[in-house]
Amino acid sequence: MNQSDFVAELSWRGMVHQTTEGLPAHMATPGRVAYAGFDPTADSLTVGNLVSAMLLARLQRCGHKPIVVMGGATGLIGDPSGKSSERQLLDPAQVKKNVAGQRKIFEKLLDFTGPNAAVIVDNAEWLLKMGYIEVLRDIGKHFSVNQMVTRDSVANRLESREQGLSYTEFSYMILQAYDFAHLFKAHGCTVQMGGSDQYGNILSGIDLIRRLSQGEGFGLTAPLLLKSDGTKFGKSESGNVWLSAERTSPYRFHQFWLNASDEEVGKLLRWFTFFDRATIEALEAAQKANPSERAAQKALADAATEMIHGSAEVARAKTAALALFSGDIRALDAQLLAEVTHDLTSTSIAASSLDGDGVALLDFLATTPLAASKREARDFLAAGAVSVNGEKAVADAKLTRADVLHGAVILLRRGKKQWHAVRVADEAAR
RNA sequence: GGGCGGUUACUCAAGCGGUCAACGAGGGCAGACUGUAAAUCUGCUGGCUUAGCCUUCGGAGGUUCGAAUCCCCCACCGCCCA
Repeated sequence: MNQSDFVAELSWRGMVHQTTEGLPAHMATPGRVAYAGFDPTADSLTVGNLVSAMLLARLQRCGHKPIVVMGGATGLIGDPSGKSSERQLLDPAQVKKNVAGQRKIFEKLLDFTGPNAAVIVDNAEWLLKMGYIEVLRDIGKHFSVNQMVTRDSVANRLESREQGLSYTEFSYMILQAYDFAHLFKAHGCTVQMGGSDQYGNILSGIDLIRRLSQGEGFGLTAPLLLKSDGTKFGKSESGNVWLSAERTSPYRFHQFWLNASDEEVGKLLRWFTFFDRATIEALEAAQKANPSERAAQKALADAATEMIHGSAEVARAKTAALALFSGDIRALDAQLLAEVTHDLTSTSIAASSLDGDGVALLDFLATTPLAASKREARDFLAAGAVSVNGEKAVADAKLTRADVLHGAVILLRRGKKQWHAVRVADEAAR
């Protein structure tokens, strides 16, 4: 990749929403330092955060130096941008733990060695040391309240009678601006990147750099990532899609990308893979020519999963999917069965209860997450929504020893994608 | 402080003494069709031992054979006047 084409690279990928003036020329010189901020509100990141993370990763591949700023201090407060209600304040110990968890993910995306080694810093390092009077005197005087209240994020909250805006949140933009100014001085960082909702905060930072250091800062924002139906990206049926295996298994992660719609798969390939333009366009053409093959979705799912979880997990995810969706479950060997069921929710059942007539599926379903109540279980069974080991179950079905696979487990499914493992407890252990 | 209006299931929102487990819309779930999709169509969406029963309509009392619906008190929200 040519070292000078960072902005051009992002442009064809559709990842540029706005840039400040002069940014393309500024980035033409290799070795620039840029940062993006992340809130330590959880011990992991979601695919929503992946947008900013990918900006940093691409930056580094273009010969620049990325800085990850963890909002260890600002996370204690919460950014009002794009939020309609006051944020819960985080406990400092929790923030510390979250910062550590997120660091592990960045280590997969960025190179922390070499001349452009990525750096992770926590704004608690400099913000917590500052005294209140010092902030007011040295930083606050550079901000005009008149200007601050005209910002959309603030104005919306001021108009909303129900929510209001606390002084704490109001001050957030000052702190973020100071982050940029601090990084400019301490790390020679001249560029801040983020989502489009961060543009205002970025401009404040550039302004502060000019006032405090008579220096020049730049900014770049990526478009907000929305699904084609306008809903928020990064949620699946089972909630948020996380980037750590503990929170979202590699199998589910792989499935998330595989289920991308035809309309958005091209965009997702551009944003979240390192494929070049020709490769992506070829995938899109293949997708269009033969939609049911889902070549583009498969390439996307494999590439994204490999990036976050490694190629071994890609193989496992694909094997599991093949077995669950098209394979004969009874034909799986014990090893593969164990892998497939590893991620699923599970319920234990005593082996003895499966003797003779066994246990009524209707009653049992209500004890699993597949059905919230017995009445719901009845509905599902009547609709033919439940299958046992891949075979559709009848309403008065019983679970017996004949259903147990490899002496260990029975696989239940509700609807198309809700799986549940019934683990048969070993009699001898009792 | 005074006057008025409101508080209904995940959300919005009807109901204004029995026919109300509560119209409708959205969302969610399931089925058919499909590509583990979209669109469309159908069903379900308080619980159960399901032709029935039980618990729900801001909270606590009361009137009544019977209340989400009427009365009283309390809490919260909104609008108007001071």
